[in-house]
Order: sequence, then C-alpha cells, then structure tokens
Amino acid sequence: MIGLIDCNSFYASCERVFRPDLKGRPIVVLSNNDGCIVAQSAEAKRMGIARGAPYHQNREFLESVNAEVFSSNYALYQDISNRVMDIVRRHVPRLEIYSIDEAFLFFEEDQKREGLERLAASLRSEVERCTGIPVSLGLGRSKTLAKVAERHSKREGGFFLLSPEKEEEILRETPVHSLWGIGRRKADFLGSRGITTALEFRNLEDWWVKKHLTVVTLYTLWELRGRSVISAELAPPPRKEIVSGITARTPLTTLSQMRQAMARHAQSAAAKLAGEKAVCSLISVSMNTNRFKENYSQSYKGLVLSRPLAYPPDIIKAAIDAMEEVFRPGLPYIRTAVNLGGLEPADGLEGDLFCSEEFRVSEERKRRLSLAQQEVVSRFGRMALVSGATGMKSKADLMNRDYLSPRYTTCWEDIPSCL
DNA sequence: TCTGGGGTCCTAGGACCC
DNA sequence: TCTGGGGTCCTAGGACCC
Repeated sequence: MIGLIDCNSFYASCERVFRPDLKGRPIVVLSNNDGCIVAQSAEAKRMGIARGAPYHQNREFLESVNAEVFSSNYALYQDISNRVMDIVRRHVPRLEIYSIDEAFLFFEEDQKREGLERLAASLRSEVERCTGIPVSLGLGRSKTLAKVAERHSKREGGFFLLSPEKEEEILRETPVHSLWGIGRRKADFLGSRGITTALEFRNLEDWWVKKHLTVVTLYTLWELRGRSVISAELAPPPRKEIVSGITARTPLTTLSQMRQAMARHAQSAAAKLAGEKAVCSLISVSMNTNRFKENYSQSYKGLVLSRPLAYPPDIIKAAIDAMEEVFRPGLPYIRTAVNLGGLEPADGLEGDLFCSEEFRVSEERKRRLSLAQQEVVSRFGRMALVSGATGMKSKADLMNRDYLSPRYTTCWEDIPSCL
C-alpha cells in the first residue's frame, strides 16, 4: 500500500499556527509580488475563492468577508514543512517528499488494515500536536490511487483507505480533471469525447490513450488499475535545472537595468548551484513583456558553454552576454529570468588534460574564492557578499510583499515574545 | 495601477552524421 | 519522372504539478 499525506491548506495553516485569533476566519496567501492567490483556508475555499485568481480582482470581496491576507513567507513554510516531514519519517521511514506539503509513504505489502488505521491515527495526531498543522492521509495500491484516496479523505474526516473492492465506486464519483496528471487541456479533450469520470477514463483502451494523449497519461491509466508504475524516489533525484526569475513592477527598458536584473538572477542561480554542489553547462536568459497586454513579445537566448561553469562571476558574465545578444531597447520587459541547465555534480568533473598551467591555477583560485564566498554568506546572510553588477539589490528588495508575516521560527528578531 | 515562480517530462522538428 | 533511411542530439513549446 502507498499513502499520500497532505497538509491541509498548508500555507494558510502555517500562518494560523502563530495567529490563533484567526481560527475560523478566511485566510488567503498571495504569490510573490502579491499578484495571485496561491493558497486559501477551508473557509476561503468555501466562499468560492479560486487558487490562481489575481488578487486585485478579489481584494474588495476579501475585505467584505473580513479575510486575512498574507504575502508568501517561504522561510516560515519551509521550516514548518521540515518539522512535519521529520515527524512523519519517524513513523514511516520509507517516505518520498513530493512537495512542500505532501509526501508519499510506502508500507509493507502484508500490513493489516487495522495496523494501518492505527498508524494513520497516531501519525496525524502527533503532527498536529507538535506543529499545529492538520494533515490528511489517503492510501491506495498506487501513487495515483493514493492521491484519489487522499482527496476522498477530506470527506471522511481526514483518513481514507481505498481498498481494491472500493475502487470502482470511488472512481465513479471522481471527476477526471481531478486526477493527478490530468490537467485542463487533457480533461477538455477527454470531455469532448464524453469521458468525465475517473472510472470512464480507467475503462479506456491503452492504444487509444497512447495515440491521443501521451505516454505519461498511459501511466496514469495503469496506476488507476492498481499497477504501480510511477516509481518511488526515496532519495531526492539530482536537480536538472535551476531557474531564477521575477516579474518586475515597472518595466525594464534600458540595457543597464537589464544587466543588473540578469546579474541578480545569475547570482541567485549560482548560489543554488553551489548548494547542489553542481556545475552547469547550459545557460539561457529570457525577457518577456506583459503577457496580458497587446504586442506581447519574448526574447530568449540559450548558450551551450564550452566548459562547465560554477564560479558565480563567470555565470553572471555568461548571462549578461547572452542577454545582450537578444535585448531589444525600448521594449517594456517585465519578466526576466536566468535558467541554468545541464547540471552535473562538481566533483565528478574531469580535468582538462591539455589545459595550461596558468588556466589550472586560475580555476583553483576561483574554486577557493567560491568556497570563501559561501562561508561569508552562510555566516552573515545572503546579501553580505554580492557582485557589484547586481546593483547591490536582491530579489527580495524588489518584490512587493505588503502583507508579510514574521519569520517566527527562523529569525531571532522575529521569535514570538509575550513581553 | 495590479494578473507568480520553480520545477519535470514529453513531443515535434531541424540539423547532422553515416 | 525519380531525390534513402535510420540514428542521435538539440531546441522550442506544450502540458502538468504544487
């Protein structure tokens, strides 16, 4: 049996942990820049507030129902997530952390129903007691069925074990668009062929799904039939790319503004790369104008690097060079991003047999400088040592976060106090 | 005025090679 | 008149997830 544990309305629940006065009140959490609604408490969901809706279109309604609004506080959410996952791991050692608020749990084949129910009950109560976060748990024969079970558990008080005998009944009442891996486009396509429930989808023939949809959708079909084909990733797989980007409040139109923006993204991406102990061999930059306005335009440039890079100033220079090739002065760019690809472990790198002694010395110097920079940053904070090319501003400085809650658990100044 | 960000995987099509 | 075929690699774009 495979379980899926999910933190209920995670971001909203995190905000409520330190604000018990918000019990019973609708809460919404906004995306970066306070742009969209990305999480809602159960109360807000019941009022019909949709995930992904632009905040500015819902502001009046939210005020009218006395909703509490928060900017995203990822430092807080990630820390609480770590605490939740530590507790879950103590009960079920074989777990795969799937996202900030979800994990798959893998149980022995022969585990009895009563044992699973007992385990689920103690797991759920301990997580809530120790962290303040309510969680729900669903179990099924595959990851996809565990997702279905978890969704159904919301109606069953937070736990549901989807046994094979119950699958047909539950899949009949599960809309096909709510399945894991079936998004809007695929649901629309299936709907146009008269397929609206998970059961109708499960009864399709393999060749038809492969022909009209993708092989991934075929895996979803097999999983619904109880064949577990989406594998368990008990250790996090190495990352394949790193993206750093932001949507600016006011358009960037000059080359010097764009150089600084790209330097900031490149620096932040390079820091993540160092955290992964990896090097990159592809770098690309993209610049987009407002996609909701006329004359939407995007500029993109990818570079295949002649040798892998890890040294932040090298990455910053490559990003700026790529940007300058496609930058069009005067266009009102608002979205800018740097993407590092072709990631490989830094220690697996082979030296160049034919490189000069001078080159070897300079590479060694860069390596030691990078280590020193990481040391400074880890001790004095991310902005303690930055490239001058960034204009000495961080991404966070440029973001709009009007409703940010304190970093209660990760910052000395923000620790709650009753004095 | 305001409409996110960071990931993964798949597919189609072009370039290139033998 | 007729203009191979199969493999690989890369890129761009689409779809999906949270």
